[in-house]
Amino acid sequence: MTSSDLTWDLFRSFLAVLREGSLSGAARALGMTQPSLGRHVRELEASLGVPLFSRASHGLVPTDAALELQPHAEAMASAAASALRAASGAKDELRGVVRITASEVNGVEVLPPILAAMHRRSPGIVFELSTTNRTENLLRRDADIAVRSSPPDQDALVARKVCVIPIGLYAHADYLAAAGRPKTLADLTRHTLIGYDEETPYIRATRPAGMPYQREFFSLRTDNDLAGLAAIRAGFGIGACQVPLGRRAGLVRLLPKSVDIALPIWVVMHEDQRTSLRIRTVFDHLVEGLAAYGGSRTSPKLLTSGA
Amino acid sequence: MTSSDLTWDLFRSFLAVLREGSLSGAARALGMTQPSLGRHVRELEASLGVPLFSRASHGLVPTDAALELQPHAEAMASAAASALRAASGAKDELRGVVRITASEVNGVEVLPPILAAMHRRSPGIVFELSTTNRTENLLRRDADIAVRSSPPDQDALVARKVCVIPIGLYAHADYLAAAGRPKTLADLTRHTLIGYDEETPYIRATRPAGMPYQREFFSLRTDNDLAGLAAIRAGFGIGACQVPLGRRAGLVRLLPKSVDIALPIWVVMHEDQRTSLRIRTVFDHLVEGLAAYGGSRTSPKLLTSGA
DNA sequence: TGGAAGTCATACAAAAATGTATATCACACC
DNA sequence: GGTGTGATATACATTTTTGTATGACTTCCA
Repeated sequence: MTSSDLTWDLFRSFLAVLREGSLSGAARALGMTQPSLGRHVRELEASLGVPLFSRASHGLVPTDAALELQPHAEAMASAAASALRAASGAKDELRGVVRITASEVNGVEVLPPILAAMHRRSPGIVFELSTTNRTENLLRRDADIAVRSSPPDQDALVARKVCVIPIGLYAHADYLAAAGRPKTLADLTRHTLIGYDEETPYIRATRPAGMPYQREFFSLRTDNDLAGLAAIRAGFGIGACQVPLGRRAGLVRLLPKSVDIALPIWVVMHEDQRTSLRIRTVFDHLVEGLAAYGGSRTSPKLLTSGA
Repeated sequence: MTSSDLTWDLFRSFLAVLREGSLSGAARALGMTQPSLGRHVRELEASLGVPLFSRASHGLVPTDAALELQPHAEAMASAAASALRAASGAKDELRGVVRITASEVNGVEVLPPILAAMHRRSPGIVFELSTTNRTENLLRRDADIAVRSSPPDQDALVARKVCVIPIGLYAHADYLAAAGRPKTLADLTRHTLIGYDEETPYIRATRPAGMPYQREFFSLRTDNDLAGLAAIRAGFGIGACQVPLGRRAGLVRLLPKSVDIALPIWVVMHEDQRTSLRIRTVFDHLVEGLAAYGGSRTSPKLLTSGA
């Protein structure tokens, strides 16, 4: 029933060696010594009957078998980290670590005030904020809660669509004073545009009718939304950003009737975490805070009311 | 970056104690001794700062904190088991363990001949077949490949809809000789019916128009499809089963034009496993075998052709 | 009520894992 | 071309972990 008599620590050492590329590096990362790591790797290889690394003088080069093993070891590591977070808070207390993942814009521009308010109310909660634009794997427990713009499509996840953030075209008043103000979508061709670098399916799906602009039209192409926003603020040209952000930054909205994109916001958590008071609380705070930010009129569905 | 200096084995011991309910039992399961397990638990409690069990003379009773920790430890265990399977086959060889999960009917009636053919072709592959009607968690790597009747809804999974198995009403010839043969759906009210016990969303969705029969009409109610099939074979009455199975069992199909339900079959695997030759091979064999079983006319999409 | 069988906890010896020190080798750089 | 840096592998002492043996306790059942 239980897995073989393999020690789980062998996988831990294996993963460290794989990540660091050398026994010495792994030893440093784990606070152990190089001979121990060497023995662990050898023992794992003997147990599995598969060579995992080819020894080189400048480090250990993983074999194909090692690379095949890697995702499983990573899954173990994520679960272990998740367990530590789970244990960081006593069951009935509002304290402990909660790891949140969100896109860069949301992590930098939207979440901080919400987290600040939450922390004032519950100072025992420690936040880990991982900002990345690729969808992080709640599957593997790399985070406790995710703020996403796509529905999760997962049986084992609890998700709430909290709001739909409108996206609008914005520019700085200085830019408009110098370059004039576009009256129609067609006018945009005569303007300096800020846009994406690589076209994603989402962009393809939400490009508004009558706005065929591809990346060739952009004078500044970036997939870093923060850089794009900063460029708008700096008066570089015209670009798209979340309406609340544009408003907050004192930017001028352009063609509000022609450009009407919406970015749904989902808050997602693992079903397992439902029983954790602190994670449920953060989940609910996020739902409320984001709903308020997005200007939702309907009262958000919370976990606490649902259960 | 790395998780704290916690030994992963502590979680392994913790999980064993949780599953077995006592230090002694966990020691037996892990091939270790009771004092060692006791020390591990104490060490984990000290490291986490949370009591995990209340000691009783008849065993250890988990605290709420322990129950909250459990799913994460289970995730670690599944990942470890999955790693072992991954390592059981050399990368470029057709050998090693593949764990398949399927529903009971499919696991008992449909898969065995397919697996047998596969094993004749690739005798190095060892199969683990887990039959359960609840959806097993590929998320947590409880299995390598799943045969399901619902689309997976998972970003991290690779899925193929291989066929749509028709479901029909069947009865044994002996039963029909004694009770007569229904000519219309309405006739069914005068017959002995075999049906489900609990109504699932799938049943609600696929109930054919003009067939309002609820469980009250059934003389034998079971959610065990195998038992239902056996009852039909035994001449108990009229029930639904997969058309290929009914045909293979020599049963008589009833009202084929009025009853036209279809059960889609999906084969699903983890994206990570894509690089594993043996899993990809089993995946493709399953796709082919099930497509042939379901009588699909279009050639199935295989991984090997796709990649 | 008494005994059998199960549990956890503790003391001590044995085994196993770890760390220290050192030798050897490859690579980059002056 | 020599030298410094950083890598792995090995020998040996030390520390840590594990196992054994035993005691105290509870539960169950005759």
